[in-house]
Amino acid sequence: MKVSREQMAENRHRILDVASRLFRDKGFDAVSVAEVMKAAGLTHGGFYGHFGSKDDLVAQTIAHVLAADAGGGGDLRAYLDAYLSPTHRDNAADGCPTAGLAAAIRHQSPAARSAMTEGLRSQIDRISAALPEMSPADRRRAAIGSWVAMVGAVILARAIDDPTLSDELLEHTKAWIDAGTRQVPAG
Amino acid sequence: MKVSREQMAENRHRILDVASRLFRDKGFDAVSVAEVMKAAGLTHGGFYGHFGSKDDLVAQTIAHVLAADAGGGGDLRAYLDAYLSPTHRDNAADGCPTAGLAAAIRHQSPAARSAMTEGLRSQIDRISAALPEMSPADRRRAAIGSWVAMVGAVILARAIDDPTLSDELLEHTKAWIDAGTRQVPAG
DNA sequence: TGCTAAATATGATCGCCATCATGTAAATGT
DNA sequence: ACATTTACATGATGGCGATCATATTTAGCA
Repeated sequence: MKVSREQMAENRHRILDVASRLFRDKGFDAVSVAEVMKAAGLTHGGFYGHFGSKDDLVAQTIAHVLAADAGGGGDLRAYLDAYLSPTHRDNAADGCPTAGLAAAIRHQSPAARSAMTEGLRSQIDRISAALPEMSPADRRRAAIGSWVAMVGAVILARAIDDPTLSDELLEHTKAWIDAGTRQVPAG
Repeated sequence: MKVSREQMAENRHRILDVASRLFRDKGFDAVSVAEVMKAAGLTHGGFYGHFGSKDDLVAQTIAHVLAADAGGGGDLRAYLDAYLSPTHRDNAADGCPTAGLAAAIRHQSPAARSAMTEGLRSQIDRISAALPEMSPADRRRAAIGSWVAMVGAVILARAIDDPTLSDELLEHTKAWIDAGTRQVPAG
């Protein structure tokens, strides 16, 4: 049954939304096209009306979710607290797409890598803009250093089975970034 | 054909070695049991004489490679240089297993997670021991902050398609860690 | 020097999944 | 209203991969 143009756009949007959650939760490979469609309230048949392939879905999902996710823009301290929290660690499905998907993008299509590249670029800019007063060079260094540490901490905190060590990873990374972004030690 | 006890041990070791390279290079899901066996110079049939399942292989591979990989023990500055280098970024197959596999371990068996936990614990200890003079608390914070930043930087540097930005990630992360491990700013 | 057990090889099996083929009904334009 | 297009459903198909079954050869032991 054909649906309205508007309905179709909604469907497409919903597919991307549920795909982004499923991918973050279980990884690209562990999620089937049929599973995505079902989660979107459709059947697998209509999939290729929306996307050319699963690779295409992956690439478009990255672009979709990175465009939506605009964290770090406002209060950096609050962002840090939320990002390096057990709650974020334990809820990958609706957590940061970079922490959830970045490592897997190495094995995805060029389009997916390209989408991630743009997402990373703007994220660094956002963090940079939220940083306290310092020279542009120091600002960029601090933005990159903070961001890679945040992403690395959440990835590692999710990879291990010891809650104490995992919590410690988050806490100490936060303290480390706090110290590093307060002022930059004279080289 | 049966082989000697010694030959079998060698085979097993070789399977773990090639598996660790293949997994780091292509990811757990993209490598088949048959591919691992073939790379080890065997056929797929003998696999279940060595391992109970592919999950078991994954878990034992993690333990194997993390036990072998003892980086960061000596000169921290040299380790940083090598770790945050384009060469390391571009050679995941024989690069750091944590950077290559940590994110995927979230979706693996409890045994795999456990192996990664032990590997991380000892890596933090090694880095901590290699750090310059500071209080134990500062030392641990710096070790964790540095390590999560190193891992995060390599993961992100590998995820994007812009060589300039990728290089910048590595360089700035190195500078950031250098600054942060020189001395700790008074909170 | 045989016997037996074990390590691999070869050859199924079985299920899952991406993708394709075809049907159906409703939206859209005239 | 009607014709036509099209979004989605249902139902293949084909391949790949984990795992199992069986054969074969030889190490290890009596």
